[in-house]
Amino acid sequence: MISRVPLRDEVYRQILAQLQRGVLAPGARVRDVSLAAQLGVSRTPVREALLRLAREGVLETTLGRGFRVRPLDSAELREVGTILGALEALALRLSPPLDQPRRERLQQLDRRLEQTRGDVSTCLDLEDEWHRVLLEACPNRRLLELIGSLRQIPRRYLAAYMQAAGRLSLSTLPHAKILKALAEGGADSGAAVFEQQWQRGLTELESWTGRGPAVPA
Amino acid sequence: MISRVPLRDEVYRQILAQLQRGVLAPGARVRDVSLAAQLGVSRTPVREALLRLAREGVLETTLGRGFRVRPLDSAELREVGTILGALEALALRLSPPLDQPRRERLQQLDRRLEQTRGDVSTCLDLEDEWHRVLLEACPNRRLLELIGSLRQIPRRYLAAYMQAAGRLSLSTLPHAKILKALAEGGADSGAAVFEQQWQRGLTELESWTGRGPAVPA
DNA sequence: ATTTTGAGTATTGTATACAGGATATCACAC
DNA sequence: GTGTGATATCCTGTATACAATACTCAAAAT
Repeated sequence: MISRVPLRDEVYRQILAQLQRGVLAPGARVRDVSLAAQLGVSRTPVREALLRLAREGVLETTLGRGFRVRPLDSAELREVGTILGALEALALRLSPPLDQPRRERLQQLDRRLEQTRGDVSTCLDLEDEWHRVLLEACPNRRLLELIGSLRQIPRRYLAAYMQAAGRLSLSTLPHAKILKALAEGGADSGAAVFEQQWQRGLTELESWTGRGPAVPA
Repeated sequence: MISRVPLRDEVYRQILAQLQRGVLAPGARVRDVSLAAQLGVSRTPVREALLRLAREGVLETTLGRGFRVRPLDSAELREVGTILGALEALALRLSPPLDQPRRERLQQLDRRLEQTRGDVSTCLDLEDEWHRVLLEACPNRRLLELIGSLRQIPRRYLAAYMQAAGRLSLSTLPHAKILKALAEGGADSGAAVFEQQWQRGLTELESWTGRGPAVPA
């Protein structure tokens, strides 16, 4: 099966990777022409990718002033985090019970997460993967897609937090709590704990950023 | 204050209006060049608007084959409806108590809804507006935005349902139930009833479409 | 010294051009 | 009549071009 993919999608992935690696820092201006040159394509697919990222909330755009990486703003994090907490809890409630193979994959991911030190990007990839595996059996594809696109937002905040606060790894404790609740209380109980862990995480990040923008302009 | 708006946004609104009026029927192919001619702009902003609609799920796109209006598929309706039920319930829980002026605006909308007969588009506009007013006090702007973009999906199904099944108006009974629960039981109770009404509505539409695609290809 | 202003440059938003692939048409074979 | 293949047209995806707006920075004015 040969796969062809629109250039705009490939460009989207590349830009997203740069954002996640921090090459494009919050607040930085994003010029389509330089990205196009760097990626060796024309401005058109680049702009299509940028418009998509803007709609997803990672970039912001002002008419005539192009794109910039949206500055971190703890209010935004709380807004998106609240939404994600509800949606991921919903996905969990809609999922069939966690079977043994998937449980083992989750535990395997947690082990790798515990061994990773100092590599922010890898940590976040593992964290994303953990969530993906936990929810992948949910039959509501549309919901999973929505969750996937929203998760980009907290990811940026976590990255900034880990780098700035010198945290070298992510705790796997929330994961364990969720799995425990799932095993003992079923989907509803797991979903409740899931949402609760989201709130806890939000509070932790907010206590770090304090009030106002996490990264001053 | 003179307001300038990107062409792509204006084009987006125009195309959406055509979709809502049924000028662009489900399954129909959408050619950017003819839309561009019709609107008197170039293909570029039209394509930007179409890509956005595709990401929002109203259109679908295959590489090299352009855009088409996504055929109605009752599975999609259930997926999006479940998400919207959860999100609108969440928005309600996050909102301050409904004050009297807003309650009156809602009742006013319901009266207009009851008087409207046979004009599907007006009915749906009023229904959208009712939801918007109910939730507008929710402080989570991001959530409201997401709800707004998702609501386009069920709107298409409602339109098809009303036209095909010869329903001339929408019932305001669900609205009344929600307001009653809100008044008597507070936000949580209202949210629960909200979600329940969503499920009821989904079931009603599904019993009409039966299994499988609502509109055969 | 600070603010204003204006020419020049850079960059955006939109329009147009181009190339390759997809669809349609029609002739011909079976 | 149905199926197959060549060819011609159309359309999409991408690249490039253009015009208008926003930024830069230095010189003038307050």
